[in-house]
Amino acid sequence: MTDPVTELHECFLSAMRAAFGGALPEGASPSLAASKNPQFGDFQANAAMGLSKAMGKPPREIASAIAEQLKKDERFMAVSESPEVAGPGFINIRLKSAALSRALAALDGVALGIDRPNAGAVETVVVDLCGVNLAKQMHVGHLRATVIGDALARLWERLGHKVIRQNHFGDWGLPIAMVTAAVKRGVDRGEIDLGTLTLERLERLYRSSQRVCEADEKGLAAAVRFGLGPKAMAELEAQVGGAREAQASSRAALVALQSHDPAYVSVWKRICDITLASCFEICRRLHANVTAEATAGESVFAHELEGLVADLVERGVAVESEGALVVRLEEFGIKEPCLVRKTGGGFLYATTDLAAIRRRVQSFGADRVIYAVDARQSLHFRQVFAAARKAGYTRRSDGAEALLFHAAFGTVLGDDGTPFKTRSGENVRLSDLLDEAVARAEAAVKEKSPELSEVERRAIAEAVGTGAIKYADLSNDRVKDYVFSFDRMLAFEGNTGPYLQYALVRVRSIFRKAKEQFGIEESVFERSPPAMTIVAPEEKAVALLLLRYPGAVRAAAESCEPHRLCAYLYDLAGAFSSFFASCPVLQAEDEATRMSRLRLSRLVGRVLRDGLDVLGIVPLERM
RNA sequence: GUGCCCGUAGCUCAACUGGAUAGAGCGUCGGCCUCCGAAGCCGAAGGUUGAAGGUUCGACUCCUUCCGGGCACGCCA
Repeated sequence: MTDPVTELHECFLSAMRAAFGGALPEGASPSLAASKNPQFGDFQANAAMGLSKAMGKPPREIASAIAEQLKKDERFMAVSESPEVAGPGFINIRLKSAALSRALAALDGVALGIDRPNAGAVETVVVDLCGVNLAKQMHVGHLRATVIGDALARLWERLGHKVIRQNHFGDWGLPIAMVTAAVKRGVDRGEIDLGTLTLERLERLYRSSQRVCEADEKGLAAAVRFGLGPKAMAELEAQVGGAREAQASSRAALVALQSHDPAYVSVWKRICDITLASCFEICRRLHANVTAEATAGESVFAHELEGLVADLVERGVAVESEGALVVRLEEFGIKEPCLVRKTGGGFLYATTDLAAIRRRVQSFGADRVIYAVDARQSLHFRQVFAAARKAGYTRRSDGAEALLFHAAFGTVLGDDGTPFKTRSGENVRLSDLLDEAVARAEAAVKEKSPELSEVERRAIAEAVGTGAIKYADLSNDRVKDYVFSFDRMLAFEGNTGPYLQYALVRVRSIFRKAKEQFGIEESVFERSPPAMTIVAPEEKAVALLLLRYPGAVRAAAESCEPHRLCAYLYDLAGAFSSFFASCPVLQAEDEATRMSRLRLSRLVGRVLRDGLDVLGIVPLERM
């Protein structure tokens, strides 16, 4: 027996068939769930209430009939105590102690109960994450796209699927040409050395070049209208003139880039390298697996856009509207059409996204494409997904439709409930955020564990600080906004990263002591694992939670909601803490109990470690 | 104006996708270290789940209408 729920599920199905035969509605399920309250047993089946109407019988009668069949089933009675019907028609199940031990032992393998899918069931999952922009530092806005995206990628990898991460790098378009032109001017004048150019300086250049280009044409129009004096007019005209000049130079730079002018391309490439080096460094610190191989800039698709739009026009998918080309989406219930080409002939964000979908589905063979992107882009993705479907770009070579999913996330807010910014209203740089969390973590580690060496303290502080930020982000419901607070995430109390890391540290500490005091090597638990006998209620709570691990990982992956795994791990850590407080392990009354509890603790430690790893949080031995 | 998302304890968040008595943390009050890491554990107080209807044996969850808040709405990305 690997999983008691699977076993119970099968028993219930045959009991239901035996009880009602053909009268059983198609697709009737036992709907088994873990019981919330120990008084209702370990598991409960809620099928009877649902079947009541379809079968025209009172739910308790149905439940009793199923229960009677179960009692006759030897296989069922081998794992469970006698089923009880309660309330409106719940069937409560209490596992036999031996069955619980067997189930735990089965979980205690390398896979921790998460078996790899059959060869045919392995999916290719593309995860769009991170999404940095050229010449810009990573800021809080990128935090969630990176942390959530990476966690989703890890979740699907953990289930044994093939995951392809795609960092959709904003490296193309007029604003990019703008900064490239500005940098090139600087280089030509000998004011900028590409070898020593920093991302900070690039960011300043980006902003100033943008400001110049944006000088207000509307202001000039207003000045004309309100008849401002000639001096004001002259000033405005000079500004606007400068803007026009800068815009013209940007457009020229874009044309140069598009036609692979080496003078521009080399500058642009250098800007890309500087931006990405910083991005990868921060992702490394965040333990987010984002690398050069996983990065596909918008420039990758630039040369495909013309052909793509031509394809859409040729097949009548895109039509002309007010001079632009659009894909109409009324049949998908979307009023706003998706623009794929501007009046002037330029392409848009949506055009690039369509090209990316086509590549991900038709070249990479994606079964599923997951976008970890801000919720504010919901409409955009609804449009693009619908347009891609209409165009047939979501159809794989084997004819199956790929699943496109926008894993939308809410905004990070400050204490005042408005988007998290610095006091001066700037975006908070991710590196500053991490530094602050790590510094606070280091102070705490120094206070709580002064005996640790500085090197070790540093490493722990890094893991705790970044873990706290990541966990705070992952543990909230993805689509909701959340309030960012160093104090809360690093208070090390409640549902936080450090609390989970600490629970694991306590497990590990037991094993250090077990070796010192009893000479117990951990390899014993692999070679000749002792029996796990579940007696105390705290042991049972831990045991039942352990069995739910594979389901928790699966639920988190399928719903693309990492917070479900967080909640599970928090429950497990809490149950372990209660167990730890009331059930002596090393000082247990007898040898068998000691070994049983050691193995149970070890299993908790393995699940915590695995779970933290799936979330991209560093597990620790000490802290 | 239209559409999408969100309203749960004083605060920050959950509630296994429709199940039994809505749970945690902070804060408040009270216990627990001669005993495996007290960054912990045990307990108390705190709720008309924004409001009103509806569907259901059963609703925080689904439907309708309001009320509050956020966001987005063809030539930016």
